[in-house]
Amino acid sequence: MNKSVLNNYFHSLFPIEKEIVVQITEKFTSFKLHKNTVLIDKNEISSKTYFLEEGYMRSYILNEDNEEVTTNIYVAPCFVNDFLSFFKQQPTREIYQTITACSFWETSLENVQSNFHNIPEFREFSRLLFVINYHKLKDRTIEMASQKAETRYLNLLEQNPNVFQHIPLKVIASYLGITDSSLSRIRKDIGKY
Amino acid sequence: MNKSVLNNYFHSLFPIEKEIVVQITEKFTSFKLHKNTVLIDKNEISSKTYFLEEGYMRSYILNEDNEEVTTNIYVAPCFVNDFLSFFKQQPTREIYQTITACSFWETSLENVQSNFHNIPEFREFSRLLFVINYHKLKDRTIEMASQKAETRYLNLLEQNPNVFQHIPLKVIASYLGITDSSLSRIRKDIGKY
DNA sequence: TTAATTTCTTGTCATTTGACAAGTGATCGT
DNA sequence: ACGATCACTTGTCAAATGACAAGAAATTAA
Repeated sequence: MNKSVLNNYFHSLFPIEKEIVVQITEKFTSFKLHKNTVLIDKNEISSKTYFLEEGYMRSYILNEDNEEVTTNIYVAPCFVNDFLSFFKQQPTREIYQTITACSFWETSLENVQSNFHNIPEFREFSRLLFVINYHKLKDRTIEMASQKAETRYLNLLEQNPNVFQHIPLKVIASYLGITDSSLSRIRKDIGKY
Repeated sequence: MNKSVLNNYFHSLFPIEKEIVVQITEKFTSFKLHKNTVLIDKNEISSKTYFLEEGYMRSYILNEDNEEVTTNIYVAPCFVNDFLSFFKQQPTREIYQTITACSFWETSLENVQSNFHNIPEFREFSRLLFVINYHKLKDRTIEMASQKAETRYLNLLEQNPNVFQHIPLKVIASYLGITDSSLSRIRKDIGKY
């Protein structure tokens, strides 16, 4: 039950006193999942927020043709949260699934609400987390709209090379918005890694 | 100085008492801009949050080749905010510009902070606004990754037909991630509108 | 270990989209 | 009202990517 990774994550994002972080993370509990295991399933109403301490996971949706489209890739340490489902308490369209074995911390919506309204520093932290996530997503969208697949691949390779050692290429391909064959060809044309 | 549109916007998103909304919007002031006018410029640190009461605007970035890439389209009534610049107080990469004549309400970061920490309902509202914006952006990203340009065009046409009456097609094209000639061809192939 | 399954690569061909250039019509500023 | 600029369309051709299928390589399960 060593919460140092979790606690340090707060400090890394935001200047905040140790005692307050301890107070915030007090009610987090830990658990582990094997690889290829669903954390939040489609149509579920998410009632927990998760911190991924170790491992790799992804979220994806099923399109009209029932093909998997990877919507996000998660590399520890980071929070994993279906914002819409969690905060609006409505069913999610996405499936959140581990790719490698993962260890988590979780806490309930009630605890988040209590912290959000009672601890000013937690409010600031939550908002910052939103801002950062929004910004990452926006960067990805801009990339999708303005760069070709090869550039997107090279950017991911530069920013997150370790992803390629743990996540299947077909998952990465759908995250990049291309087919696995196209990704394979792009990799052939470049010198791979 | 009629704040009814602004006040109603709060009620439309969130069940909240009239008195509290009045308290929140008390320190908002109004102003107008002509068409094609910059609201927030690149490299600026945004110190205001804006509510677009009437009009159409967009945000865009300049890519490596100095081409404009439209990052968002704003249709009144809605909040307009560079989250990253406003909440982290750092320079923005984006340019926010009116497309038609626009009328706004604005308030300062100090007021937002004060409301955020003193009015629980405002906190909930702010978070909901984030959730909604995040969700919209995510939908757009998924669309970019998984659907072809024609489908994206048809979706926009269905969800926001009025956009096509006020916003130049070349702006819409770059928002959809295609060139203006491609959009023109897509429109020719379909029966337009 | 072996068989089954999944992942990755590659081939062929079609489709989508971009690059560039030209022309037309609309809009803007003076 | 004028010329200048801008927005949109269209043509031609090239490049990027997808669809489908087959096979190799890796992983998984019994």
